[in-house]
Amino acid sequence: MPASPITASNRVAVALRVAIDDGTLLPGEHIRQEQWAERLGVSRVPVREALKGLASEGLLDHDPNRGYFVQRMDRSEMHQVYRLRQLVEPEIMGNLEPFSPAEVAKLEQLSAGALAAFGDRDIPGGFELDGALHATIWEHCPDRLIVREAARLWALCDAWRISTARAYPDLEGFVRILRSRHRLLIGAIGEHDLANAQQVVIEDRQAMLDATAE
Amino acid sequence: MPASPITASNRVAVALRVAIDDGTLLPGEHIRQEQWAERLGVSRVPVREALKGLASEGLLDHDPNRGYFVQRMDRSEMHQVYRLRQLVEPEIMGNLEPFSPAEVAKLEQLSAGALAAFGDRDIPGGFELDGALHATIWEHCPDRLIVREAARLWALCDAWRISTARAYPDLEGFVRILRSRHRLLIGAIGEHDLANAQQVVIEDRQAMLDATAE
DNA sequence: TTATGCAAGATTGGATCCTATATCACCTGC
DNA sequence: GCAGGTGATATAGGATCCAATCTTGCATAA
Repeated sequence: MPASPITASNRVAVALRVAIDDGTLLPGEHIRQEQWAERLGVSRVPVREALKGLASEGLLDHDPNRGYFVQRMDRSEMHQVYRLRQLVEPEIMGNLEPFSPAEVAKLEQLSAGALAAFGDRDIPGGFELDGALHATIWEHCPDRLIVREAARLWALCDAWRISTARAYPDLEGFVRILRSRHRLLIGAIGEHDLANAQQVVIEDRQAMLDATAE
Repeated sequence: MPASPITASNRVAVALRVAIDDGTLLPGEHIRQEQWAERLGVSRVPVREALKGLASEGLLDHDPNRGYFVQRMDRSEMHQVYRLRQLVEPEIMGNLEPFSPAEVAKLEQLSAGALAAFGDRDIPGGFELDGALHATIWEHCPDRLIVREAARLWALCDAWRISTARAYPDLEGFVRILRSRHRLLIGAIGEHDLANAQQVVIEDRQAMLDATAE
């Protein structure tokens, strides 16, 4: 298995993603190329390539001759993203290949990890594991192109989810709800009851649609 | 109105899009950076930026240290794109602001242009105007983020549509059908009958889903 | 005091150059 | 004859340098 070579541009893109998600880079903020090049020990060229890529994914805005800015998402735009997710993600859940018991155990492990992280008030860590849980589920969908699309939409929500979760007064309540949702989802998947799994996802997305409604 | 400055990288991206759509660049083909830089009179840097952007949109594949390749879409992948379009485009049609008579006339003009182009066997020109027709309709949708998404999915189909249309034995039949579909769509839009317009789009997408079914 | 103009500095976009990797032809040995 | 190694060439990735644009701060004038 020839490990796919990691380019500098790639590392920069990952670093920028993390910075956007955890709030190091705030919405609307101007991204200084020189500064990030220096911080990551590369020249500005791979930084610019990474910026171009993230901009094409909708995570950044590009203003020629002025630079790249972290995409600023208002309530209406988040709502639009969740409308798209409500359309796309059920499509995935309806076409999953069966999970082996070992794979289901893996899902439970990711869920437990996410809940534990949230319990420790590690919000980015919690969402990362929650994301990994869903990504693992999606790996069982043969429609790779649709999954890629869903992953892109998911990424557009990450920074927003983390920043709003940080403001939750009642993180325990959130964890309690998340635990029960994970249970339902993983349970349905374990029995390969796709209609049910789909229903769980639809309800979860609907909750976010309500939360982002005007 | 300060005309937004056009960067070299942008011009390269446009040129590559055209080349992919009209078949100058074929699916799977390796894109030589030096060659395109020379052809467009720029250095390789803006070419690489353009390639990175198109790759993020799914139009190209990137293999580190080997280069960028035109995305090769098999039947199943085209089917997935049309499944996504079937989800997203009706969402747009259901939320259009009313069209003025002048705007409807503009749609009719674009439709006539597209049909004329197809009649002249100018396939890329026909699809370009057909795309412009839909883009103009979409401009009346306030959900800009969803529209951007739809446009991206549309672009993924262009090359495939042109290459298959070139192989049509009966282009007149295609034009006849397209004319009647445009009539229905523009008629519904003129009366602001969104449910009907939505239905037309759903049927059109369904036809493509059937055409790309295994 | 506030608006305007201008110059200096900061920052991006693009060109050129260098390095690392991959590709390909050839050669050797089995 | 063919598998595998080896060196030359082509091509991509990255660094450095230059040019164009934008931003900022101050001076001037209404």
